[in-house]
Order: sequence, then structure tokens, then C-alpha cells
Amino acid sequence: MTEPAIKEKIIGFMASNGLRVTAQRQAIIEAAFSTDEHYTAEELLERARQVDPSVSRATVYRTLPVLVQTGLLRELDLGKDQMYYDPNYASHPNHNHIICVDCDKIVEFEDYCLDVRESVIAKNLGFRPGAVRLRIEATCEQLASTGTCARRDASGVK
Amino acid sequence: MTEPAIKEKIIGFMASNGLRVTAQRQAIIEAAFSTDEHYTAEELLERARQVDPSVSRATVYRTLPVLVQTGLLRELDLGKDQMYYDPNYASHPNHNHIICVDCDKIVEFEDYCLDVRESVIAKNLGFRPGAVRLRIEATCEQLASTGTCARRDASGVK
DNA sequence: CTTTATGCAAAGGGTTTGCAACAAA
DNA sequence: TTTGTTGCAAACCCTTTGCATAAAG
Repeated sequence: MTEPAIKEKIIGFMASNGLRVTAQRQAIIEAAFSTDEHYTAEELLERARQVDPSVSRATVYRTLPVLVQTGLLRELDLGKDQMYYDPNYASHPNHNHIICVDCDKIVEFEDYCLDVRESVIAKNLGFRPGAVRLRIEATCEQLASTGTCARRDASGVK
Repeated sequence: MTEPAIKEKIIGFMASNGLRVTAQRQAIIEAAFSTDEHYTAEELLERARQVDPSVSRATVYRTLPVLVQTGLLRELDLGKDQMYYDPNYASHPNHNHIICVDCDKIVEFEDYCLDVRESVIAKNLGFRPGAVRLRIEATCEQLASTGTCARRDASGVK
């Protein structure tokens, strides 16, 4: 169930930008923020259709950028073929992701040390230190040592 | 001009893997390592064709993974529509990238502090600390403060 | 000769877009 | 009403792939 505060925030954003609050968009908002899992556009479509079956893929793709603009949803490029969306930035505004390149395992983490260091680096190189996003790619230990891992097996061998 | 050492290394790799050293592959190797700029598959094709006009796009796409396997070339996912390739890992094995999300500016940097911290984090989260790759997204200061920047203007407004 | 590589063109797959019908404000 | 929105299906674009031909070893 999506928090009312989130829904209000988004509807307010839409109102002040001349965007209409349609049934489809409401269904997509509900689907987008009633989970704390990452999801793809396709998965969001499926979930939104459980709320309102009339939602089309095109509308999902057209609505996602709106949600991202509110700052409550973030688009994640996890190095896969598709984009992923992360609804957890409202509760954890500074989290980062570490990704197993082989098995798709993703772990969210916060680290003040890293944040400080990356801000310094960004500033020194002529970048604006705010709004820095970082992703770490690695191999998960289980996969590296045993040659397999739960998640890799579950998602079908690549 | 590609360093002979690099070319030898790659040809050695191919030999020991039963891969044939064709004229096209040699042209692609030459094109791939005679620059220190990042490039896309399409740009590599163009440069390879200056060496041997018979090189086809398919062969470029089929050869790139071989070069990546040698460890001398790295595939970079910079969050754009295409993959980029970085031939500078032979000279700077530990460098990272910081990317301006808006204007495509990319700066390479090395930072021991960051490397150590990210290794610790990776280890704590159950990832293998070696072979960690990291990318930072940010907005370049010039673009943020002036609303435009040289590179953005040069590459056509998005 | 045997086996791998090549070029071509078509296929793939996530995402975007043109358009006529619709519906919020 | 007016103007933004929707669903559909086609278009996009980078990348991959099937196939008959070519050439490395």
C-alpha cells in the first residue's frame, strides 16, 4: 500500500505542472510505490494492471519520467538490458548500489565515508558534488568461490 | 599507433584460444589501441575501416568481446544508449570514471582512498573486493552554474 | 582439407512515437 | 470546449544472429 504522503506529493507535482491526474496514472503510482523492490517497466506494467487493467505499456513508459522528476523514484542503470526503478529514495535518500555482475544480486548500502570522499573527488574534477550517484560492480563471494550462487541458479544460467 | 606489446599480447591470447588472426581482426586491434579516447562500436568500425575497408560491423561486434577478454580493453556502461570502450586500462589499471549525466563529459581518475573504502564495503556485503568497478554520476559545475557547457553545445542539445 | 571467420541482411528487444479517439479540468 | 492523455501498433536503434561464402591453419 502506497503511503498517502507520497501519493499527495506526486499529485501535487502533477497539478503544479499542468499534468492531469488520470486513472491510469494513479494506478501506476500505486503500483510504483507499494513495494520496496526494484522493478522494470514491464514489471510495473503488470502490477499497475492489477490496479487498473486498462493501463498500457506506452502509458507506463510515459509516466515513469514524471515519477522520476518528483525525486521519489529513481531510474537505475544496473548494466542490464533494461532500466530498473527504485522506489526507496524517499526513505533512504543517500543509498547506493552494489551489483554482482554475474548473478544480478543487488545490495543497497549507505556509507558516509564513501559519500564524503566521492564529493571531494567530484568537486576537484569540476563536478557539482551534490546529486552524486555511484554504483559498484563486483562479483559476489558465493559465486566466486563456489562457481554458482542461489540467485544465479534461480534466474536461469546466462 | 598501437604499441607492439599490446598487439603481441592479444595475438598470443588468440593463438592460445584457437582464434584466428585475420586481417580484419588485426585492423580492429590497430584501431582499438591506437587512441586513448573512449569510443563506441560504430566509431571503432569507422577507424578500423581506415586500416582495412573490408571490416564489417558484425566483425567489430564479434571481436570486441575477445578484446575485452584479454583485459586490455574494457567495456564501459556510461548510462547512454550505447556501450563505450576504454583502451586505457593497460596504462591505468585502477582508474574510475565520473560522468556528467547531462553533457556526457567523462573524466578518468584514480583515488586510493576510494578504492580502499569500496573494497571494505564490498567485502562487508559479501562481494569479492577485487575487480570492483565504480562509476560516479554527477552534473558538471559549468553546466550547473551557467546552464550550458562546451561539450553539451558541441554534441547537440538533448 | 577442416574448421573458424566474414559480410550481409534480417531478427531481437527494450523503449519511443505518430495518430485518432478520449477524458480531465 | 480545450488541451493534455491514452492505447495501439509501428518505428527506432544498438546489438546479435543465421547463413552461405571465404580463408586461416
